[in-house]
Amino acid sequence: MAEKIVSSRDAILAAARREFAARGYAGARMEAIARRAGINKAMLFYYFSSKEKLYQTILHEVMGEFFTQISGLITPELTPALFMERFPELYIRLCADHPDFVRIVAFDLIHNPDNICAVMAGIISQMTSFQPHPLFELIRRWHGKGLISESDPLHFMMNIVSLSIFSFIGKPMVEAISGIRVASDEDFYRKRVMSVVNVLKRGMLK
Amino acid sequence: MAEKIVSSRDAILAAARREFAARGYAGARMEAIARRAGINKAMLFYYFSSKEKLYQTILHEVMGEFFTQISGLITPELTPALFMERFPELYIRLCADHPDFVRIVAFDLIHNPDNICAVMAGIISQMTSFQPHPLFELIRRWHGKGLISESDPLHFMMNIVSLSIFSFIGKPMVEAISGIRVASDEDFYRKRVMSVVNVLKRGMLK
DNA sequence: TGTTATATTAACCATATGGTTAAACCAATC
DNA sequence: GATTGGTTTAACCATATGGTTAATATAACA
Repeated sequence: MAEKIVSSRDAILAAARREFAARGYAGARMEAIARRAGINKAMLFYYFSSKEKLYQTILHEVMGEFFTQISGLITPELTPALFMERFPELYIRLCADHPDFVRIVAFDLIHNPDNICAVMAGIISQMTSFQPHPLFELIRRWHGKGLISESDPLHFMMNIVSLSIFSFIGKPMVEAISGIRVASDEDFYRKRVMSVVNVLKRGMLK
Repeated sequence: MAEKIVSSRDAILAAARREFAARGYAGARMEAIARRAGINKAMLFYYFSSKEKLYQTILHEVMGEFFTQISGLITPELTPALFMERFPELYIRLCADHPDFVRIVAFDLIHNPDNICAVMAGIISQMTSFQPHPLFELIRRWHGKGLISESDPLHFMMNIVSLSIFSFIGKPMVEAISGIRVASDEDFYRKRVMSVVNVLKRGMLK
């Protein structure tokens, strides 16, 4: 088993990500993380000096991964139609493949927005391809050219992100309300992407 | 101050709602709730026998309020256009007016979906006007008549709920990414409703 | 006024939890 | 083989926390 050669540090990070995702920051137990990682609890404090530090490390890791992926979408020749196709596709796939990420980010977004927004801003400022200005300038230009109906780039973006991210969080809720259970997750996400892209293009493309 | 005559029980419920919303279940402290309510900690256990019980009581209260409001929308003569106007309007207003509700529900949705979904199902089954079937049957009929483009009622509903609820959770995130800060919340939510209704009607109405 | 049922509190308790320490282990290097 | 520097652990520690208890206050009522 070549997999067993992972460093303790990496084992801790993986275990911590799962634990924080499953129970939230306050609910996560350092001992549980250690157990999951198969090492002594003191190791957590050896590599990361505190629970808070460990959490922030993971938050950075998680957010970095997300933004790196998404920044790949943004090129000068991007059209609104392409953006509305590719963003939901990438985002929904990303969330489905990394459920831990979503849970961690969503929790902080709800209970500690200041911190996570600062982290986001920090990561964004380090990436040349995804500065705040380029994307939102681009959206403004699209509207200027009469390509999209929504004039406010903030609301334009919120519509896209809403439909993409909530596919994940809201699934159990709408299932419970409707009484409809999806057969396979794979199928559900494929259909979700189609529905979202459809609404977005019909709804905001001129 | 006539307000001071609130019963201890009610004071506890109000304080607990705020505390659970602010810190999540695991992060909430019984002593903090007691302090906020201005009473002795033992009172919490006198009226509600445990933290878990107190939490479940609040969850029911919160969800009941939500579903009662929303069920008011659903009448036999409801048209898809009206639904797409009124649902976001009501939902976004409800979330803006009761931020605690959203935080509590969202947290459980992420970390403990089974429990909250059971609660939802329980509440729904007690309400004649908002049974699982009526609404979703109605949506199916709308599509049968060629009034809406989305054939799957689950995705139809998810699109509407996504856009409505995420207006609230995602606001700080999109603000951080865009660098755009909204002037007044009141203004933001008004604009948000308009944008959401617009996308929905253009995107899903035939 | 005495009795009773409900409300309320200060003082406790057992346990869980984040964090520390000092000693041991182990691989590499001299 | 001794030294050194990073790694790992068992045993601790102080404190926070959910929950309990026994005694007291209060209001209703007979």
